Amino acid sequence: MTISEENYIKVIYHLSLVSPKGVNTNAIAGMLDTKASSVTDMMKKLSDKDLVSYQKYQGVTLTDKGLHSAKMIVRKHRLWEVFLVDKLGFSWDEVHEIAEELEHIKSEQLINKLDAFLGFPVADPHGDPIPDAKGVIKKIEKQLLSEVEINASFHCVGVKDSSTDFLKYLDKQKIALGSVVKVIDKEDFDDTLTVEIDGKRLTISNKIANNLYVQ
Amino acid sequence: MTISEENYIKVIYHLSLVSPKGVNTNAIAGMLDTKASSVTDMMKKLSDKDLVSYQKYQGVTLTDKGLHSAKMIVRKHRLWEVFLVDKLGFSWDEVHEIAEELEHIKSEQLINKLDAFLGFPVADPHGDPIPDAKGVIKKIEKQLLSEVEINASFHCVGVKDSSTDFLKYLDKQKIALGSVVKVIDKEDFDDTLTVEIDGKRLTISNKIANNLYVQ
DNA sequence: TTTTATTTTTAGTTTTGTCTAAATTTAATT
DNA sequence: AATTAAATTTAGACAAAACTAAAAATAAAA
Repeated sequence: MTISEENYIKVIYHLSLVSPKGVNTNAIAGMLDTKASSVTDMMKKLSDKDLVSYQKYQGVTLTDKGLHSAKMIVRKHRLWEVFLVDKLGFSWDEVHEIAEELEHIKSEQLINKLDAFLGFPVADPHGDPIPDAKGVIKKIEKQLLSEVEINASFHCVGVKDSSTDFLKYLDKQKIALGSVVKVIDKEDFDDTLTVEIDGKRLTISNKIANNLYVQ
Repeated sequence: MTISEENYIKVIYHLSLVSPKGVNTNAIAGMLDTKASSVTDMMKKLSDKDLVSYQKYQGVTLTDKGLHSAKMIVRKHRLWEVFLVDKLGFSWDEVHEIAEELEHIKSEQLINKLDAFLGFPVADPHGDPIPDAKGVIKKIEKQLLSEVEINASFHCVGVKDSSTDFLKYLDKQKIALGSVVKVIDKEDFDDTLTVEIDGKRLTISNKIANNLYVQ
């Protein structure tokens, strides 16, 4: 598989999680910052390689083979992110771009040794689950902070939006994975939350609460 | 720089160490397993980018800019090799191929953090020197085992040939970097050596001795 | 149910890096 | 010095992955 093919497979995988019935050409083009016509060309190629099942105008889904490939790419991406944060001291908003390159390094032995070196982590620095060597993904139980009951305590376990802006906001507020969050109050008008994070009181917009996973 | 351009620059760098007056088109083609005509095409491109100075039929040399790029690629390659051996437990004959891919990962911050994580090593697992962040290469004093005087003791500090076959031979004989070698005797007829390595007596052909660096 | 709008595909180009085959230049030999 | 051999370059072509513009299919609206 070329790097380009791998990127397509990965994007189809992520879009499939939202629209499992079939992924649109335009959606893929949008994610890869390319044109719909280029996507069509690539779908033919991936279809020939039995990585996707594709029928003209009907959208595309991953075959078993394609799904497995996608999981292996995601596995690599997330393991490298753990490496970058845990071992090299990068912050969680800096690692995505570098992992986008590292995820295309071929050796399976490398990734399994890396996995062991990192202590077989189950989640990346953003709380997203890491597929194991067979592609099995351990589901992480989680709720959005915007949806939990008042007066209960939780742990931060992940982010939905992992954009730099959002991650930097969390850093500024000293919110990290593992932080203890207690919801004190919820404003009826705009769903603004008053929370206590690691003992510190804070006001949080609904948009924030809607992008933070807790358990 | 594309991966292909980087590979050309790297090869020209290595060949320059042997023929500093100018590197031949065919030599480059041989190293990259490509055709002379492809090399010519690429030389034009690299020349346009001021990475090599190239005159038709006259061979090619790296410019200052090209030399610096080459050293940064070599730096990355060798640092990743150290990582693979020291941290992930690969053996020294397994790492070259993987490092060939890793050397093309772009981030400068990544490589400098990796350097620090590894403790700023000065040599890779084969004893080859690692350029620092500025491109400075600390010269490692070394002699070929085939050229040292009899009855003196040395440490293994590197290999000249780093082919899998040779490295596996060394593994089998329990010769590693750091091993203490004492030359007991040299056969006049074919320069076969009798040596003591870490206390164990061993007979070594001239071809072996000619590919092992000691200090 | 037509008509209009949107999405998707086809057809034809472009760029990068490669190739083959032919032409040219340099080096080696007689 | 002339000829042969080797190395190098040019010319033209190809595959991968992208693009633009036009055509076709599907979905939405009147």
